[in-house]
Amino acid sequence: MPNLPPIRMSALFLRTLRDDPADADVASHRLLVRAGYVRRAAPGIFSWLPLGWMVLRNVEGIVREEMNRAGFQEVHFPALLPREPYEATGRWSEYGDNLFRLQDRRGADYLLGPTHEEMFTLLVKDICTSYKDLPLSIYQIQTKYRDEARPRAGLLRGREFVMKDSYSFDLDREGLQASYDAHREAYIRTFDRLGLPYVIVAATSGAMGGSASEEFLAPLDAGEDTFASCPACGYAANTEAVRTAVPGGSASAEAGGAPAAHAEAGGAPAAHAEDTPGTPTIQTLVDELNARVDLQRSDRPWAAADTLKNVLVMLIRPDGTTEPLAIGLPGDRELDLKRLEAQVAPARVTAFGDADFASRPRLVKGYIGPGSLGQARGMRYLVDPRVVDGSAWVTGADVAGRHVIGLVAGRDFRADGTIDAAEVRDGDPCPECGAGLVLRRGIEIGHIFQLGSKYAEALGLAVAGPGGRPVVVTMGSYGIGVSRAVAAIAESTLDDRGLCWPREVAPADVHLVAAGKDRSVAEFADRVAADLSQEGIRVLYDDRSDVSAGVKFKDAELIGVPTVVVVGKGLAGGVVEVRDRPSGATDLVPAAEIARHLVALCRPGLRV
RNA sequence: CGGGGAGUAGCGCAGCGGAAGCGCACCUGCUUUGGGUGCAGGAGGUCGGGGGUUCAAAUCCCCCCUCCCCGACCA
Repeated sequence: MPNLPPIRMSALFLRTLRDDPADADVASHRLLVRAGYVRRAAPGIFSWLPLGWMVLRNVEGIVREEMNRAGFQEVHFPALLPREPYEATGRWSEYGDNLFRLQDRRGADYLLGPTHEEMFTLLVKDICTSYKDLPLSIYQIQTKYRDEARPRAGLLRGREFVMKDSYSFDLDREGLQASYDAHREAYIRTFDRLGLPYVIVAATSGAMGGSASEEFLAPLDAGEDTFASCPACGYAANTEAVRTAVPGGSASAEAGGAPAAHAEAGGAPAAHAEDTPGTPTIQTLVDELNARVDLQRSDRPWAAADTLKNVLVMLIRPDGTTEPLAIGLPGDRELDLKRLEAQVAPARVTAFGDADFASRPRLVKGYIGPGSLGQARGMRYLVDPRVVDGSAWVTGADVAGRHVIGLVAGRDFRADGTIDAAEVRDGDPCPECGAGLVLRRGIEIGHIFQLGSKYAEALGLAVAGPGGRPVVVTMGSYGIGVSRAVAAIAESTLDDRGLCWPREVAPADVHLVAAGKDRSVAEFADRVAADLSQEGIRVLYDDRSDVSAGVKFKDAELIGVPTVVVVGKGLAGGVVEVRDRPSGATDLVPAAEIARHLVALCRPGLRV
């Protein structure tokens, strides 16, 4: 049995804080600093103290074990990388300001790796020449660098962070699917072991490129992602990837929101333009419609959802060129910029500026209608999927102070296509089953991508196929935010007294407190510490002689080791207290049996 | 990128033209010893950085950096 020396708090490089740090808003950040796990070194960059480093290494260890178990092989790349491979795939420019760039003494460009698709692809190209070398999955656990616009929430979004990234290499789509599934399984095992709650949601691939992708989100309010899930059928997707339920034959499919009463094309009256002075916004338009006796609907008042709002944006492609884009959506919906960016990636989106309007006099701000939009008029026009053929709308007449009423999609105008970029709202219909979606926040702890051949093609990765002819390799990439997982675990387990680690990731199995000045207490606690060490139990031993029992109890709760053992006033009666940190429940255990008792309690979490 | 708030001892904060302070933490001594003991003494500061105004700047002005919150399109 390995002998793990106890960590003696009298000598531990640690200082706990009584007050919350003022700059920490998120609970996990607050407590990780207060309990002496991490300290901020620079914006979004953290130093790890002994306790924090132990937790990080434990999480790493679990991730590594599960990757190895799945048959993936560990490698290690530099963080400091040359420019060329990233130039070849276009990401030197695509990554924009998020890339940390630097130069060597000769002026050659380097970068600090934000992720390593290029390097892995090139290494495999170097080593693998035949289809017999595939399939292959390799991974690393490594420090990544991204110059985030706004680092926040401590470890949750840093500029330097630890990530496990894997890459799979296969001959064909079926192979990729198998590798993808293997990673999915390995991730499920990993997050189960880490004690993290998670939801697997459909995701967009963003700047990474590729097709299918899913995210593992820990459903916690501190997260930055919003996802929708369906309580009826289990559909779950990041809001960026939620498919809009298309209004179909049944009116009930629209239960979630928009009025279903759009006219059917057949009997709809002809569209007519009306003067609607002073109605540049949806609200003023709806008010005007309802105020006008001659325009009133027979069935119900006009609603924002009856109007078609046309929003203009400017796309900026990675090469710097721009393209104006018009998006038509129901007036009660806002355009979700994140969803839009996910749809148009790798292009970025900026607002349509005054100069852009000035150069297109045909566009009347506040009264833009389909009549001035569309590919034929020099501006691509995409509409929300709710704008189905046959639906009638009130929309701009391209003249100041005028709107068209009863404009029917498919009959009176035609868009260049549809786009899923409107905001998703709680209660919107599920695209699979129509039930109301539930929106929640989540922390992205893992992300798996089917990349396809994007990187292999850009970097020339092909192997000889069974017939001798070269076959371009198809790839997947898979990430786990290791340092982020530390924060997510903290976030999901903490309580009002402090941190509360699951045993496998905790810095110790047992937090042993010697409470009281009596020499017998210290002697007995020393022996318990030694006995447990002998058994391979990890012990954090509060042997401080100059600290009161109350301080030790508070520190133990703050630090969050799962089992707290108190050797103190009970010792005279032959008992020691064993407290469960999460529940606070206390057992009195005969002193003579304490070591055996604790070994039995901790064995499941025992690790070399 | 925009708006708001903030940056003073390790942490939390006060001071806002005229000697840099308080609480916690730290050091010394005593006290206390099961829920952040009490008393006394002590150490610790380029007042975020730079520039300016002034006899005098933590304090007023300008620029920059950093942190927190909200926002980012709303036609």
